[in-house]
Amino acid sequence: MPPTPRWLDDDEQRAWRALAGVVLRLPTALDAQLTRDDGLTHFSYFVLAMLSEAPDRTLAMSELARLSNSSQSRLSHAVSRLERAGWASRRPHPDNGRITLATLSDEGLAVVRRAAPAHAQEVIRLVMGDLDPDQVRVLGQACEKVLARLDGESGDRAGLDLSPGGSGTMAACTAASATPTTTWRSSAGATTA
Amino acid sequence: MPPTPRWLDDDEQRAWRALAGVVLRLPTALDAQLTRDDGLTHFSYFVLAMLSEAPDRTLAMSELARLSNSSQSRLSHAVSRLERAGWASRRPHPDNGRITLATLSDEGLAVVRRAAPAHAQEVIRLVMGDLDPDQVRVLGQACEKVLARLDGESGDRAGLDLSPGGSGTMAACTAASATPTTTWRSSAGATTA
DNA sequence: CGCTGATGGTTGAGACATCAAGCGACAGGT
DNA sequence: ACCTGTCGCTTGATGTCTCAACCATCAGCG
Repeated sequence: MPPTPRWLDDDEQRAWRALAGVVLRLPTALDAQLTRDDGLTHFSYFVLAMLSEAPDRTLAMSELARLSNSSQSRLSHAVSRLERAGWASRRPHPDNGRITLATLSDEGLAVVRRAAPAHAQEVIRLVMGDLDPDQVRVLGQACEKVLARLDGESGDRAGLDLSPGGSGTMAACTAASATPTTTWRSSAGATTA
Repeated sequence: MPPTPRWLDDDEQRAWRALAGVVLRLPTALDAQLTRDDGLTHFSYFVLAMLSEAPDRTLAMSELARLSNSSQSRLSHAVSRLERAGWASRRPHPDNGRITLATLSDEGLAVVRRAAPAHAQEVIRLVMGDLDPDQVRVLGQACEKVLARLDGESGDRAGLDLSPGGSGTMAACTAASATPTTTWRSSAGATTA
């Protein structure tokens, strides 16, 4: 398997060691604040946020899986839980029987809106807080490159194209509203307007 | 809770979106290769690697938890599995009854040595592959800053001081051997020399 | 039509992580 | 000596993720 069995150089060592630590510990830290304050997982928050941004607060399951960096299986289980909580619902697509549409309920929207500010604060506090602007930009670029590699893996999940344009806002975030639900500021649903 | 309820700016949005994706998807990708080729989790690999570097291939459980970015509970379960597999063993510290020492067995050492090269290749392929040296360095620095913040969280686990010195090798990696087990190149145990 | 294969989605079993509770060992004070 | 608190560690219950199997739907084709 190893085509060129080389090892990591010193800088790569340090970077990998640190990144591995972040990957291992950041999810727990994020979950902690969200579960404590709002009874949400970081992942479930992400799912709700994606739905809240979608037109009619509705997305096909496969599209939602792509957006939330999840396998279809994981998403299916998660949405089952959201349904049980009354925060989302599922129904078959009217024109295509094998597609399932997931919709965020009013209660779900309320939950994600309520959770959003504290979560954003937590991201700033834990991640962005100490970074200067250059580091933020490079961190983003580096992670995008890693994601591109991960997309090549295929597997259960499909790829999410990040920031096709250049600098500014991203695809799913266009309308402007007073109550963002994604941490990176955006808007909620179209039905309310 | 939100002291200054600000949101993320555009660069922070992009960076966070990408980092969240990495944090969500990289563990699965790493586990995939390791389980397929060697029947290991990324986490269990990490634990074995830490033990393989320690003097006498032995560490106190709490120290091992620190090094492997884990809670004590998670580690305890994991080491139970390692014990069942015959890759590690536990015994009380002779001088201090509440400390448990974990030791890597010869079989465990063999396993981690066998797994190391392919895992390192995978890290290069998925993470470091597309990054230029500057990006690698900044990525490392940024992640170290995040880890510093996460250390402040206390919780179940304690902090791991990263690279106290300046550039080169890190604390736990001193001796030089032909078969590194950590991805970032290092050595294995002291008993063999 | 009726195959065949691919696609979107769900399900159940097993593995793993988390959380809270518990236990023995130590340390400090009285 | 005892009582109390803390530390290091383990345990069991509960929840979530993964993996493989499965089902239904659709598209292409003879």
